Amino acid sequence: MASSNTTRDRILQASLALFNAQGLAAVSTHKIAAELGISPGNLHYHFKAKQLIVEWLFRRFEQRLEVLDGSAGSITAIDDLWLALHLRFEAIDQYRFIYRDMAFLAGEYPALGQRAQALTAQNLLAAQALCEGLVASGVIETSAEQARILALQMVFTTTCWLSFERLVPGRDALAQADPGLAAFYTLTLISPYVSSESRAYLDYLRGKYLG
Amino acid sequence: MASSNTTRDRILQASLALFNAQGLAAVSTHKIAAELGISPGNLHYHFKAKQLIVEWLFRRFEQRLEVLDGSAGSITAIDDLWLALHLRFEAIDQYRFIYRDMAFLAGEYPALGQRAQALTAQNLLAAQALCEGLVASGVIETSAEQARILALQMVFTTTCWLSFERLVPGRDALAQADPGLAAFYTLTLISPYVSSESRAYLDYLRGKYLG
DNA sequence: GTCTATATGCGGATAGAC
DNA sequence: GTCTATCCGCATATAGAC
Repeated sequence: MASSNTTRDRILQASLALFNAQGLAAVSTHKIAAELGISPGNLHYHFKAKQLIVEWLFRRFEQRLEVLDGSAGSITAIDDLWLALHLRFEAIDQYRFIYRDMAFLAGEYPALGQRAQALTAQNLLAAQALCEGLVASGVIETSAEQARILALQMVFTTTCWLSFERLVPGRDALAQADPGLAAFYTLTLISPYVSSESRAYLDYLRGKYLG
Repeated sequence: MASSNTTRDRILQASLALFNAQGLAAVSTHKIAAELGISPGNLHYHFKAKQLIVEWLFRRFEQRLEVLDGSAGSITAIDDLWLALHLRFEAIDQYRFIYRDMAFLAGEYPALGQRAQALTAQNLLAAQALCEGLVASGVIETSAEQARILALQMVFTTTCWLSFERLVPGRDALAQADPGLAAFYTLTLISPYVSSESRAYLDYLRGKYLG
């Protein structure tokens, strides 16, 4: 599976945890090595540069999202959508340093900035297909133009919500995110357009997360 | 006025421009001094630490937003709202490094991270008052609960939109943002709830920004 | 594969002359 | 107020022994 217990893979795991906890900029290669109890020289044997560690983690993140984008076409009901959003927020949360530290990341590693743009483009296409599917299956009722705007808003929300949450007082910045709550907030975007037959599940969620 | 031509103020102006263009992390005090054609020692005479520069810029940003929050109560029509959003996006764009590099900023200067949370709390209160006012003046029709969610979505959008825009391919990352477009996207949040009397202005904007 | 030791450079910050 | 010169610490990256 993904996590063999090689030193190389332990480095990736520890780096991800530290990047998420302390920020990409604040975590040096020394810190990663110290966290694992290995020497900086040993770490350098496995990854010649910090950039390579970030690139591997970024690649894994891309693959996670690409899989989720691929299944966007098969969503034809609100509960399917809620589950899909939930899974997406979980993935983004596991690699939360990527979007949270995006400005720093793109500045330090321009190639990754480019790939982040490409990934967003792909997310947008998947979201548009998703919204068109929701219209086609009668879950929501909107114009084609409005559906495109909805897709953009959904990508915006999934991309930035977890970073914004840290700015809202009352949520501890260090506490882990609640993907369910995030998914609910994303669903409120389509709420005004949901057809009467599909409204029951939305009301159920509203009771769960606003109660 | 705000910008006397003292060296101290020129440092603040150049720092803001460089932070916006290259990112808070990538701009050293040496770079700022070089940009101005002064020595690092001279810069240190005016600001004993980089943190102090950032704090001054942050304070100016706070004041800009606080003024805008203060006038939120007097908004009772869609075109007022559009103007207010426009002004807010302009302010955020002028200090765009703050939200864009927020994760880095909060990590390096925890005190500013706290103040950013407090600022967000204030923005939320203002947005809630705004939405309540829109309901009271008949511009939108929603439940009180829905109005609170709308306020949260509006603060989320104004805070994060300009950072997200850089991820959307087709917009050059270096090109300056379009506050009008951003304001229009924010208005689409309340679009489903706008009463029939107030819809004309929304349709006008839709033609302008989607055409 | 893993270690110790080190080279190199940069950024923040300071001291003291002018 | 402004400069030159410098110290200190950290981070990346490397060299070479085990």
